[in-house]
Amino acid sequence: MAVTLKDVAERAKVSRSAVSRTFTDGASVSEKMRRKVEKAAQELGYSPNALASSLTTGRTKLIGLVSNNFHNPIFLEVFDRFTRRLQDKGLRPLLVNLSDETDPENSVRMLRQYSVDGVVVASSTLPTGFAKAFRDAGVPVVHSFGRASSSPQVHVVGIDNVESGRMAAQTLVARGYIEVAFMGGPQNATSTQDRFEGFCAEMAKHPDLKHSHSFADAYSFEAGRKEMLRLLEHKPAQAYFCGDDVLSLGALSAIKDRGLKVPEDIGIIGLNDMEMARWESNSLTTIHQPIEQIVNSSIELVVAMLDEPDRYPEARIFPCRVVERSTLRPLPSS
Amino acid sequence: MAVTLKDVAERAKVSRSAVSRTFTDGASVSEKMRRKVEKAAQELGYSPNALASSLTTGRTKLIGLVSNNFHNPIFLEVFDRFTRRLQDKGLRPLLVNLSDETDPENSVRMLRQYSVDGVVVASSTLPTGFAKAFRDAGVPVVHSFGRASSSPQVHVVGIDNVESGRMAAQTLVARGYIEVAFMGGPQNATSTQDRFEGFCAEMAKHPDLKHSHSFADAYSFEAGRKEMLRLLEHKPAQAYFCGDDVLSLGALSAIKDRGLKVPEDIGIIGLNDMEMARWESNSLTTIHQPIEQIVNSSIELVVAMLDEPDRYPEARIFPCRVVERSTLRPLPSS
DNA sequence: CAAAAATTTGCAACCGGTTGCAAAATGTGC
DNA sequence: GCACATTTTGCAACCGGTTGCAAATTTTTG
Repeated sequence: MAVTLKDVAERAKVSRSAVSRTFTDGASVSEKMRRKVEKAAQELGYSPNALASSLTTGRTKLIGLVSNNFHNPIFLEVFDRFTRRLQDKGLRPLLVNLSDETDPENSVRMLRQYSVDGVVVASSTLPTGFAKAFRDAGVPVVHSFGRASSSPQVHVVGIDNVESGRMAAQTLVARGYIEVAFMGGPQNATSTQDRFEGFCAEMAKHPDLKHSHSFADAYSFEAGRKEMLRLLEHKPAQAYFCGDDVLSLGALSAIKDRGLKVPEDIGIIGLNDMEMARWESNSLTTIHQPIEQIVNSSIELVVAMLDEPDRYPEARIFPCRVVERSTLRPLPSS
Repeated sequence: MAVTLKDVAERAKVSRSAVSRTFTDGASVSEKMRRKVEKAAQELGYSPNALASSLTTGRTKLIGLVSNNFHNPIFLEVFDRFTRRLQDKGLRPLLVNLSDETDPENSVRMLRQYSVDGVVVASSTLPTGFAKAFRDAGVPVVHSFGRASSSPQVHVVGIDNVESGRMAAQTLVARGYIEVAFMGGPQNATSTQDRFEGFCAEMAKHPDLKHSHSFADAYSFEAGRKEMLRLLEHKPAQAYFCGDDVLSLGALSAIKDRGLKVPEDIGIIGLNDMEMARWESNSLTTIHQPIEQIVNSSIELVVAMLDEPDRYPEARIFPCRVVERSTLRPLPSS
């Protein structure tokens, strides 16, 4: 069925090497030869088999894209960015869905079988050790949206979650809220832990203010709604820092159902700044996470590792910023 | 770096074929041999190179997943389902993002270079001819969410969009709306055209009722909002069938901004029944599209084509159903 | 227990490419 | 035009596996 190198060589009456060389840039081929080969290739509709060549070159241009966040809308943006950027660089994403049951060991094995050149683990909820399994298997790996660390074991690209928790607290304090709260995502996610830590650290500077905390079961609308409904049964705080935007939307839904007004009765600040936060019906005040930079930088890093496999693990941390919308009361004009 | 067949063969002191056979099911190997080989493989940490073997077997177990819908949240659900299901069948999704600029020819070539076993084109907005390019290149292809046709050129799995348009119209009529309208997605999408056709066909049966139509620029929140804001400047209809759920949410946002009530002042029915439609803050009445069946059936079909490449093109159409929520007035109790 | 049948094993060629090396072709200087 | 340097080309081995075939081994049968 498929046209091979050999077919082209025969038709052009040249050696197989000659054909191979015309399709390899940087190889030594005369103009005359190149034209002859290209003509034959054209006529036969030949295009080289990337996998066969990977066998000798050791490069497949396949990048494993591993994630477990197939229910958080922000990840559609993440996948969009990753796939586009990889394509631009001539790389192909091999997608791995790690949702619930799937065994990590398994994906490592599988991605090795397909000899991916590198792996990007895109998740804020996977344990830090997960990406390490790839590194241990000798596969270049970058953990995107992973935990910032001053001595990372693998390359990490993302935000400083501690800092973002601090930023959220500062934002609430600056707006004059007296009783604030942290409503986190799943408690075992490092992102939740770090945001909580930062939040507490900042609040510790304001002993006169009250703060409390609780956790939702997942980074999801339903979980956020459920948790906020629970909170509203007792005396709620004046403002909440929710674990992420989708949790915030769930919380908002609960608040409005109870007939309360945002931001008058309760304030909300989220994290991520996903497209939906911008929708006029939500208009969520949130902390912007620079997805584009994170994605681009992750890819840059994994590409760099191809040439330099033992590159010293590095943490690339991008700053966040507060995006003012309509779910927090304005700054006192003072 | 990597452990190869040869290494295992040497360590186990057997031929390379023997090793190959222990890792190929259905091959003739004695228990004794298998144990010897497996022991050596274990010790060396060997796992076979899937791409090398694809060279001789002609199967890569790679499936191209091609889409251009990286901004519609429903597609996160679609990707989730596709990746899980493919993984369950031992197949790997190679994701291709066709957003805007990317040239279709290009992706065909690329997917051929990676010798994918088959391709799933998941999109309701791509032209019918797109998937054909794969078929013409001899690659098994299924167009998911494609246009239903009684004489399809490639395998199509999806819903009957004409019928769903009809169903929407019926639903509106049954609820006693006198002036109804179709607010479609992009006019060049086949799904839009077909839904419109069905809508009109049904309305033609009710010459006493008024109906009108218009189109949004994209299947997106912003486009739906913009179009509805425009419609609200003149006298709007009593109820709208919006092209899909995300358009509906945009429309709802516009309606509420204008201080109108849903469903009292204006009714909305969407299409897709994405997770977000279920969110209490939206509670969108919509037509459920059976994503799970469509995905599973698409994969089933593409797998079937592996063994039977010239299988006669088939259209698999799944029925939709209306999901009652809160954006249409109730049925008259009559 | 020997002969026939069935099973297991290894050899060697092949899948579709790449690449080091030496031979052939082309270009340069005098 | 000749000797030498440079570029282009083909040969053949290799990448990591699979597989048809025949030889070797084991099992069955009389």
